[in-house]
Amino acid sequence: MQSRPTKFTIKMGGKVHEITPCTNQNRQKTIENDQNALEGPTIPSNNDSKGTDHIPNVSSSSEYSTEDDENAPPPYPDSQKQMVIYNPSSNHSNAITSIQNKPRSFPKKHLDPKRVVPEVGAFTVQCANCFKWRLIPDQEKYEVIREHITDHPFLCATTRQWDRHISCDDPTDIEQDGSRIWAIDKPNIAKPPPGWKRLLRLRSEGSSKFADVYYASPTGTKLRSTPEVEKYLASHPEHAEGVAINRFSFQIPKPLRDDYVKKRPSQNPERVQPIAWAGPVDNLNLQIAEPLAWAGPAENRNGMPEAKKRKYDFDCL
DNA sequence: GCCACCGGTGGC
DNA sequence: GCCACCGGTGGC
Repeated sequence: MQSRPTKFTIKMGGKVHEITPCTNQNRQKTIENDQNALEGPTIPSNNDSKGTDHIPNVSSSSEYSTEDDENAPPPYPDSQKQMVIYNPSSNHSNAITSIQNKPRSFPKKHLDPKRVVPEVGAFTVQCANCFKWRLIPDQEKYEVIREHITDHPFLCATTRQWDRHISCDDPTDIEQDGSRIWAIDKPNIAKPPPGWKRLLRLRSEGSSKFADVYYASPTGTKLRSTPEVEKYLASHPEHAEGVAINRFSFQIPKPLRDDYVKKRPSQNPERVQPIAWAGPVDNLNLQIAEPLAWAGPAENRNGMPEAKKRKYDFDCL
């Protein structure tokens, strides 16, 4: 039986709130301006029910028609498209995050100009009553909704909290067309403690992971795991008071397209190619193309050169 | 040297 | 297969 669709819609507005495009310098600037970014775009009132007209940076590209061809090529790589994260959770409460795939300079170490790092463009949650997607004006509101999504399902009427008078009779704010990339967010993630900020960094298509989560501490330190947070709190007791470790979650959204993330190559022992010879020394002449190396414990190397880590300068397919 | 981004892997 | 965690590395 198919799970019931999500009921919340949140939009992260025209400003990129947490992921800054292009350069590290810009990234830093964005972090500094996070608070301003959180103000988000102006959400249309009910006298203009076509909310999507007000979605900043939403691509109008119709290059891939979901109506005509469900097997159409995926909506990326296309630097003009957007990414949307949504959260159809199994417990009938689904938060959505919309992410735009805005043009952005690719990391130079990946010499592939087609490689684009997407950015969060909007948060969206589905109404529990009408199932329409509603854009949420800023990340903070989204985080509040997400935290309590199970106990307090989102309704169109919830938008009145931010003076957006909309009802289930109004058209959906955003469609799941081919112009965006959608990903499932995790429900009930606690809102970051005061002074902390939860950062979601999306990776480019074909990476081994979809995204990374960081927590920016009150002092600006970025922490990327629970042990790092614990260590920080231990060394900064002035910022640890009342901060429970269970309020930190490093769960990342899951892309709706399961081929966005590179699959881990299956291990087939029959096709493994030796890169080092670890046999008896008297068989050294069996080595042909690769320099001999010992991959075992150093104390057993018997004078053989130590195996070096292989360096890849190409993308694995 | 710092940091953003990425890959890899052990544990489940 | 997923996830938490962390090491590597190239650009700045």
